[in-house]
Amino acid sequence: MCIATTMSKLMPPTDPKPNTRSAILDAAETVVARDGASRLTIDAVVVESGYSKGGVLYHYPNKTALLAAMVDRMVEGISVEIDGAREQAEIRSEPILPAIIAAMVQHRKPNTNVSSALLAASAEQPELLDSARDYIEKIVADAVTPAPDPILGLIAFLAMDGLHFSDLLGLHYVSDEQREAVQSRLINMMTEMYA
Amino acid sequence: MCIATTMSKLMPPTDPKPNTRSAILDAAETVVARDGASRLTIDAVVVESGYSKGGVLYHYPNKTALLAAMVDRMVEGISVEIDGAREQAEIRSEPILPAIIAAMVQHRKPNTNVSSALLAASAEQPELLDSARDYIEKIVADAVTPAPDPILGLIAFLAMDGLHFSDLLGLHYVSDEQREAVQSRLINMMTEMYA
DNA sequence: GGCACTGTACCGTCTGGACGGTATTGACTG
DNA sequence: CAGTCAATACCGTCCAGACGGTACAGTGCC
Repeated sequence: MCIATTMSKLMPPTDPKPNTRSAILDAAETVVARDGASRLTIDAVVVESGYSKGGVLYHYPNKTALLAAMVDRMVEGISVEIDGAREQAEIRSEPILPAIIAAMVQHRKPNTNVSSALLAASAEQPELLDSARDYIEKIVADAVTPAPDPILGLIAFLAMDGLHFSDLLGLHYVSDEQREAVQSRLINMMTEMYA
Repeated sequence: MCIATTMSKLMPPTDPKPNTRSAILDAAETVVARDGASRLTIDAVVVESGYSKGGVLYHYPNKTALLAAMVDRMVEGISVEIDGAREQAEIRSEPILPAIIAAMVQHRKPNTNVSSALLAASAEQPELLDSARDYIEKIVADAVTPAPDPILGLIAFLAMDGLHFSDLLGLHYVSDEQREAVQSRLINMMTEMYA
């Protein structure tokens, strides 16, 4: 089913030195963010990461595997954050949506260009985004649909995505202060929705 | 010969047969939407459009020119719609933001994959998006900032973008009914803002 | 000895784009 | 009004280089 998951299980080194593997993914993200998705070549990753071509291809035997791993890591990173927030909210029997939006805000700070993976995958092999889509669908179904005002919840998600993509494409027409304001406003909106 | 005549002869064919030029752009958009931005090759456009390679390169002497034309057409199409809505609103001394959001909704219907241009340009030459960014910045500055509740206006814009991009990347986690609901809700929100 | 690489050499395909054609039209000239 | 010429709008081929990927011999380290 999901290529990425299958691969990450078939791949040899998941435990011993994840440093190299994630360093390679970091390099790939950097290339995409800096030069554009179509400049994401294996050779570019080799140069950016400082490893040799043999080394890179040792960990990711082909470009598809690399892209899949990028998407995988992105989805995993976000899902850890969001699922954590959701559990916390459930334990404290607090509303879920504000917690999720807050988690999304929190996650973006240290992972600015993680979602270069989205661009790279959509450029080269849109099918690789299946796992990402599945995850978002699940979140929307689980958290947004049962909310008091599902459409407003969806709007909050969409606005977060909009923030995200305007960054991603480098057309950042939103200043830092505006972003902060938008984010806290969205969290407020979600909180008030449950009042 | 007067300068004007000479120029109109030297000018690239903007008037005589725009059909071919826009047909080529259509083909390019189709390729991006169907196969991904990195499959946007001149040859792919040749096949999709039905013209020959020489013919395509006659109208767009290199790939950058093609990409630039795609972005140009996109920005122009949207700006016609939005500026029109803005003028209408001003004439009738109605609020601007609801009109703009409505225009964005309206514009997307027939131009589903126009913004493939965004993906294509960001993949190959992110600088080409400068003109798009400038236009959005202008809109935000002119319409959103002076509104009674700028942040809410921004949220509406961002949500529209989110809708847009989730389509663009093929991760449409929003159903058609949901989209309709979101859109009319956003227009409502903008209308109420001025109340 | 095996894991995690490095380094090099190589191959087939794809891609951008240069280039040289061709058919048609219309304007100017003698 | 025939002849010349230039411009427009294409067509189709060719080539250098980029790219993905293979293969494999070697190295340092646990």
